[in-house]
Amino acid sequence: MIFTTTTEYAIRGLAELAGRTTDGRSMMLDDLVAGTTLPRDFLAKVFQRLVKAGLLKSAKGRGGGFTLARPAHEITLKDIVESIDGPIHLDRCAVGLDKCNDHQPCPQHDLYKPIRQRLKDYLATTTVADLASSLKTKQAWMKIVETRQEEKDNQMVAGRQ
Amino acid sequence: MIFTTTTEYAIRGLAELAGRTTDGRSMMLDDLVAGTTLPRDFLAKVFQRLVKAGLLKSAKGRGGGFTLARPAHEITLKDIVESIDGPIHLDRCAVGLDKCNDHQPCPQHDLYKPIRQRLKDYLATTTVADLASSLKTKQAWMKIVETRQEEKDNQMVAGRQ
DNA sequence: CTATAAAAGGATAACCATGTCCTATTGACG
DNA sequence: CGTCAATAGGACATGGTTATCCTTTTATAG
Repeated sequence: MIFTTTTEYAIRGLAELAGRTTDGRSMMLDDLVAGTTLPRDFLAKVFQRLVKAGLLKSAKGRGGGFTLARPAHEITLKDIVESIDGPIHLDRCAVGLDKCNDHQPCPQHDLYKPIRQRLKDYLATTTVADLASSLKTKQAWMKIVETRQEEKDNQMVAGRQ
Repeated sequence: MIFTTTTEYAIRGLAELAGRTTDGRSMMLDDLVAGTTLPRDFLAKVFQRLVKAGLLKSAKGRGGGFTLARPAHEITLKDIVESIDGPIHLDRCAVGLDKCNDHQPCPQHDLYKPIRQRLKDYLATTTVADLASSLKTKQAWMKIVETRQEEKDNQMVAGRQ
């Protein structure tokens, strides 16, 4: 995996938030994690960080919750990763050779460069809106698979009788 | 960075070993780390793992040391990474959506696929022989830089007199 | 004003990666 | 056979990540 567990929670949490709310409506943590495998208390800490980083807004008290601080299509994976892990350090030599960078490259460094560039592009262009959309597609897909499985199960039972 | 510190040490250690020995000669740890920033004791543990994984052979006692278990061009980055971290789990959804793989993809999964494929190719095709070669190129390059810097320094001193 | 409901934040525990040191084992050499 | 020199392996320290729980703060509703 390319993300830490914490970053992954941040990504999934934001994707859920974007996918389940419309036009800047807020959502409580308890509702957000319902039906997911996201750990409520830990995600609370992660969301605190995202609030401080300016990706989320929060409201305390009755009727409170979290809202995206910007439109979903204006929050990139890069924004999320950097909010959690700090500046992305993909520029180091892939192989860990000392003092390798674009000014003092080694052959491995240059070989890895196109991969690194692609990854950077992916992080910079993929937004929370994309993730929410992917999440919905995925959920629809899973539903179809489940239904098919149930049909199969029913046939099995019917066949036995 | 895409590798853990431990994996990076493994990679650098093997690259040093390959670069400093010829035709299957063995080398002691103390010699291998001399002139590098590799941590001797920790690398010893890492090499133990590489021995068990079958990438290295070791010999105890007087005249002992480590040898590559196979020719350097037959040990890939993938071999090293998997020896340390276990099977590579690049196949998971980049964004951590549950149950995502090639059979149950989500849009993000497919978007990430070409990047993942490139990375896999890089890991599978880059060998310890390549790394050793890169290391030598890099060292030669550093030497030139140092020499130029010394020349500059000398001129500075001369200019002041 | 009070009760309630939400996030914020502090304390702490468990775990893993990293790092260090000491002893055990093994093999070569005299 | 005994000594020495190398890796193997055990024990332990440290620090960061992940996780959980409890208290505090803040806002709303009645």
